[in-house]
Amino acid sequence: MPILEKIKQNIADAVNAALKKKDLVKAADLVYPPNPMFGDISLPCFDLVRKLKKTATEIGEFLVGKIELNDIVVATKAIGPFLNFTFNKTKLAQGVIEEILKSKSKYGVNSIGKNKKVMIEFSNGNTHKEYHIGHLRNICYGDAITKILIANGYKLIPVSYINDFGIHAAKTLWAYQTFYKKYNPPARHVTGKNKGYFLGKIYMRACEELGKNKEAKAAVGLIMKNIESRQGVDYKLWQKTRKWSIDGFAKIHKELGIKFDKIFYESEFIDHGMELVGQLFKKHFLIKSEGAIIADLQKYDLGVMIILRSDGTALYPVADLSLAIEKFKKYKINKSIYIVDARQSLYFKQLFKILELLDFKQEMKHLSHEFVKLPEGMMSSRTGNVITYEDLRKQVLEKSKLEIKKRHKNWNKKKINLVAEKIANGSLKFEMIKVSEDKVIIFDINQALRFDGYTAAYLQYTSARINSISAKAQKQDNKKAIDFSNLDKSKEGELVKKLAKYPEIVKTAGEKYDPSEIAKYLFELAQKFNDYYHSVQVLKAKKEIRQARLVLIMAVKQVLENGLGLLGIEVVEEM
RNA sequence: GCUCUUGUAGUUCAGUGGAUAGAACAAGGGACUCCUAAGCCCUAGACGCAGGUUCGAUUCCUGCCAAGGGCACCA
Repeated sequence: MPILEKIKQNIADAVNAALKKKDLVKAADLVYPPNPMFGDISLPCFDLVRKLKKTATEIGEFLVGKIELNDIVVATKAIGPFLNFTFNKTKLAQGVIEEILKSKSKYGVNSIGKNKKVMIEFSNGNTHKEYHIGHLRNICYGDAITKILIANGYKLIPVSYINDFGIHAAKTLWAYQTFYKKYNPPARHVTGKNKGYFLGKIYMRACEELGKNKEAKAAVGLIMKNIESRQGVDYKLWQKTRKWSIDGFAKIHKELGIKFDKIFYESEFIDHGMELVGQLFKKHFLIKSEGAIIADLQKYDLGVMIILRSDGTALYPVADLSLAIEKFKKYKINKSIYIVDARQSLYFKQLFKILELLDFKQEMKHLSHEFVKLPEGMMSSRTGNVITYEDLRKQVLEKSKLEIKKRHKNWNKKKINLVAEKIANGSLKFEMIKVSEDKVIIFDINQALRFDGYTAAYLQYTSARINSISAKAQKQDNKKAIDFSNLDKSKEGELVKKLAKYPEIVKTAGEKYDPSEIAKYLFELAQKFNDYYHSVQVLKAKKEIRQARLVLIMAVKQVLENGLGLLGIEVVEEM
């Protein structure tokens, strides 16, 4: 149990003992005062008013002398309706720092989700289409949730579900054949290094052209039929280009360092899905209405879900139902999470209701996030108002290299590239994660290209600074027999308290599925550290003090590294 | 029309049924012969509107206003 959790439990026990009640006050009732002047932790007495028939202020005053203290909780003080407790900072510092330096990368992890198997689906891209910054938000959120849930003890199976079989593929193939035929096989100077990216550009062209060319619609329909028949030249071309997109996704995943245990494709589930729909229709679970096959969910207030078009062709739920069932049957999961943007909230309510009616009792969760907008308005393939992942990454990487070159004239290319990659990745991910999921991101490219303020680079820089100190110190110090009473500055106490809170942040982030909790925490920690850094010296302090400060800042570095790790961001040694 | 989400400083965002509503950027000012200035310190600036519940509401409820999403053959 993390030290702060133990302290809270002790305080709750002591308060209950003083009141001669059992479990009246819980560890979770304790809060952190807004100002350290008040104390280190606090019990608001409002909730006790009814049970004790006294005012909150009276309760505080009544309790203040009656709490049994110990070596860490050394004083109590009633301020109005709050009962405040003060810690022995030396003991706390020792407890927290030793815990961090001993647990290392394990500091902050817990086992809440022990023996629970969770499948999480995200980065559901479309082949033959552009991968834009909306997808980037999805994949960063999904990856962070995966890592946060693992830190909370769950067994995670991250998967991606690629839609390779929709009308969008036919549109792209039509434009490819109509305008880019001569580039078959495509030359590198046309496609760039990434043919999937090239297809994305073609898709945008297709949308543009189809807007003004009515006859083309029929041609696209024909191509779609040919793909569905799974034979002929169109199908062959579909197979070939599908691979380009899939390779493109793999490249993106690799660049971002994001791994999936399994990638599903719509084309692999559609046939089984059609069989399933046939069976369900025979059982009258699905019905015919206005020519289409639907699930009538009106009595659950969920309207109707259209499963097959009037012409008998499949809509999205067909493959999705089939896949959902495979997830439960084959992978034996306890919980199925879908990370998909908020526009599909109703869709998932309907899908889950159908699965529930089919007797699947496992927990199903749609983690919705809002979309990404540009200052000029919604991103749209049709109008070409899109920032693709590839374009953004290129810009961020360039800017990152530029900043490095400004500061480190003597670095070689390899080193610059290595560090620039980490800074660029951090920047992309942090921008997507630092905003709560129910807020639309109005994506400002200039903000993404900044490396100061509330950014990943600030956190990486903080870590690099600590690294720089410790690298210089290593030779001179052994870390045995640290005297923690040398950490007597108030800024040190604040830093230690912040470090102690990290395990509960990991817990809350997991419970709330909220990586921005981690981002915010790390930023506050880094701010406290940087303030401290400017107020004292580490290396030039007297030996005993230097040793104590050194272990403190090493603990800060460890927590920064752990927390950034949960967001999929790497620290850099030097920048 | 029904329904979901959002409305906090010039901008982009945090936050809480209670102790002084926090940051970042932008603006203005400052420190540095000191471990990385991608840093630090200081100043100025905000809870859409109206009711209700409460000892207490920016937070909960209702209504209104504003922005955006979803609602039968898109994914």
